[in-house]
Amino acid sequence: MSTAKKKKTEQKLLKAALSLFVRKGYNGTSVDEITRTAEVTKGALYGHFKSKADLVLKLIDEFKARFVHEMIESTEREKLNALGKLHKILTYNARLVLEDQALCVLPTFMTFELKEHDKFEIALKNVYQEYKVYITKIIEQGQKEGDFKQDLDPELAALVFMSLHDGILHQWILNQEVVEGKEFVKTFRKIFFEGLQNTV
Amino acid sequence: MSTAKKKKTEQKLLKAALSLFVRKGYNGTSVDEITRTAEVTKGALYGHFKSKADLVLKLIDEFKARFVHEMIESTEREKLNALGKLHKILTYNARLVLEDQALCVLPTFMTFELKEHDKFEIALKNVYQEYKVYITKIIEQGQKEGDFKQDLDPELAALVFMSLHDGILHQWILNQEVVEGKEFVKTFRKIFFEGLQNTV
DNA sequence: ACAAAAAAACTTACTGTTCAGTATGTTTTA
DNA sequence: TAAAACATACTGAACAGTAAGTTTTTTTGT
Repeated sequence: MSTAKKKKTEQKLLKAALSLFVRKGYNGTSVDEITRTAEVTKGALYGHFKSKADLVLKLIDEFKARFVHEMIESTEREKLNALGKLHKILTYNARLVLEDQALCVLPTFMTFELKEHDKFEIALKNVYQEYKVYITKIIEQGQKEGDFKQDLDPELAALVFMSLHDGILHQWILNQEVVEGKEFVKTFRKIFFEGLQNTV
Repeated sequence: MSTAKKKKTEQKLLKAALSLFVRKGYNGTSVDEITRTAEVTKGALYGHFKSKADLVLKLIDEFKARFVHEMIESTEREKLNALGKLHKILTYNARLVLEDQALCVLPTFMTFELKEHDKFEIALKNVYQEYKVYITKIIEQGQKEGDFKQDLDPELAALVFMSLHDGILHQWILNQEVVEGKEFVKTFRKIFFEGLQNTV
């Protein structure tokens, strides 16, 4: 039986790895650095994880659990119309960004640095796929209910939604010191739902 | 005096470096790999560039010239209203993505892998800043002309525009094989300018 | 209840490899 | 024929992973 201490060591290692990966990249982070940050030694790391790459896969699992499964569950708990659901998702995500920024950034940085590693790519596409299917269903619902424009392909609209999401995170990382997060998100919502153009 | 051959070697090295950087990341790419791809030797590389990092800085210069300066110049050549300008920019960018996808992706991948390297970060922020100032002016113009919603902060709206842009690129990289680019961009435009919601 | 034995968690010290960069020599161009 | 462009062969440092030994925790026999 695993003790609480074991779990704690694992968590320390994952936390250290995540923080370093998103700051310095996967290849820019050494295993020694991870163990130093987590305040354990190399042997301990290789007792818990079978390789450096394994750390990333475990982190993706964590992302999936918190950012996809929990999000869907939380959104489906209440009976909302499609518009309400999308708003709920945006609020949920905004909270997670504040709570655990590093984890939020993980898939994006992985897309760019690790897209040639098959194992990572498969795990990552899997996560995005699940997310996309869910958003697509919501957009279809919104079209059926007459709230959303009918002449949009739901799947492509879902991709645009996700694009916005990724892009916002990206720009927010670059402009964190300068831009007020709340106002930024408000602007984003207005444009996404109502458009930039006047409707006179 | 530099010969045509020298320029050619430089271009071969930059092209090889770019292609490898965006596929395998900066730290995931070795100098030997770059020279092998460019079909020159190490001595040649270090004759043209003072370090591996120098390659990245030169690539950012190239990005800036083609993606910011040329884009602005091309957009300003015709007298367009704000809406026309934004459409022009999107068309211009779409073309560049097809022409030189690797270069388009460069700033995004840099944001995530190299954000702790001061030199890179400064060069990168500089590029985004110039882009942002330009888009902000267009949005202000659009508001003055009455085409765009008045209650949006022009700078934040510009950031949303750029976010969309980055996000679209990100999602397109992930879904290239599956998604039809033209339709994706069309959907994006419709949502960005007119919104997802019906205006009944 | 409590030691002795077994197992799990961890540390230390090391290995072979790969890396960015360089020093020196050779070829090509002007 | 001089100087610019390039090639070769090397260096010391950093790297992921491991083998062997030590400490801590859990299980077991009485």
